[in-house]
Amino acid sequence: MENKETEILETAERMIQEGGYNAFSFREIAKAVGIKSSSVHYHYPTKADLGVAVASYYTDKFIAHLGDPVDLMAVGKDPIRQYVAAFRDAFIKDRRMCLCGLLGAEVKGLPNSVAAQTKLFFVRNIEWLTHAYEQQGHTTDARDNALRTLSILEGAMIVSNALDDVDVFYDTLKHFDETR
Amino acid sequence: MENKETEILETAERMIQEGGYNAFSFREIAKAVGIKSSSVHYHYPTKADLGVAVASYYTDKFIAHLGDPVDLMAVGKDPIRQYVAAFRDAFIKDRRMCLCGLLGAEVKGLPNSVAAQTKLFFVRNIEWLTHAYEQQGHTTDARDNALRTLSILEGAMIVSNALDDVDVFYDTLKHFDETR
DNA sequence: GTCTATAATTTGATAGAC
DNA sequence: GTCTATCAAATTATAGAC
Repeated sequence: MENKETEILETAERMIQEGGYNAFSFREIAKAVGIKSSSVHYHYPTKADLGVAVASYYTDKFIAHLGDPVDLMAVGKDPIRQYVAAFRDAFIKDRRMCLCGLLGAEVKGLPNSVAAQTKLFFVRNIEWLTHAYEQQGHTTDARDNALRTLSILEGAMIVSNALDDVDVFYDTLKHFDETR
Repeated sequence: MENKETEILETAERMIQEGGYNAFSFREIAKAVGIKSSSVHYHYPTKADLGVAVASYYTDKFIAHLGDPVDLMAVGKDPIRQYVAAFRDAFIKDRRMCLCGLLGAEVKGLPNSVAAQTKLFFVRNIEWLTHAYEQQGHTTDARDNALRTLSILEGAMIVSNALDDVDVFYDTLKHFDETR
């Protein structure tokens, strides 16, 4: 991995994806990346600082990976299918939940700064999806479609995760793409 | 409230709904119900025991409140709309998340017994919804519709909760009922 | 940047009196 | 059933040496 800071972020990311904000500690992260907890504090002074950094890191990475919906259409790709594929690949291949889905569920128990950063993930994703639906000709119902697509994805990951059955994810999302 | 055991369950329920499994402690619950933490341990020896009890309590309460879909249809009610209303009322009126939605998201970080009980919530809800869709004439796609309805509800609560905007919940679910 | 050492607090849990 | 008292472990965080 590139550097210690990124290693810390990605370790914390995985831990949050498995058990939420309270499922990572400075000591556990330190052990995983091979340093001491005080050194983790050097990079991220408080737990809230690290939480904000992880949420921001995850959001930027996710949006960047999607690309621009206009560009996708220009090369003949359906941006909504690409969007569904982004969550599907992370969930099916790596069994990764949406980091901000977990944080968003427990937002009332989070430090304000982490809650605000979590909110930003959803604002940016709804913008992206709304733009994509607009590009596909939806004028009045673009945002409602965006909300539904985002919600069904977040929900499908939770239900499939709880049942420990990835087929549930496929079955829930199959109306987006009948081929598998 | 009826008795101490129920008070403990409902206190833990609220705490989990706000921040997940790691967001409640025996001491906090004890303080809330006016006893000492050792007395909470008397009722529920371990944290996993209490977690299982809360998940079971919540699931039974939720399913019982729904009633039987066949009975609902018999009195002219749409069981799917009733199902949506059950989550909507808890979320809008009391700002309550689905307890098992939170637990389901962090299932990898839960004790096995709590994870198993969480899974049961989803099994029973999918059964209920599938049965309801079958009653409405869906033969081959009843289960897929059940999964989609459950997922969109769980997802809509998370997105709306993260954005701290209940209108998002209404907008996401409005295709189930145009009137508000 | 990383370390040792440590502080202050919280946590899940138990023993035993009443 | 509830209490006091206590424990061992884990947590977030800081001070200061290298």
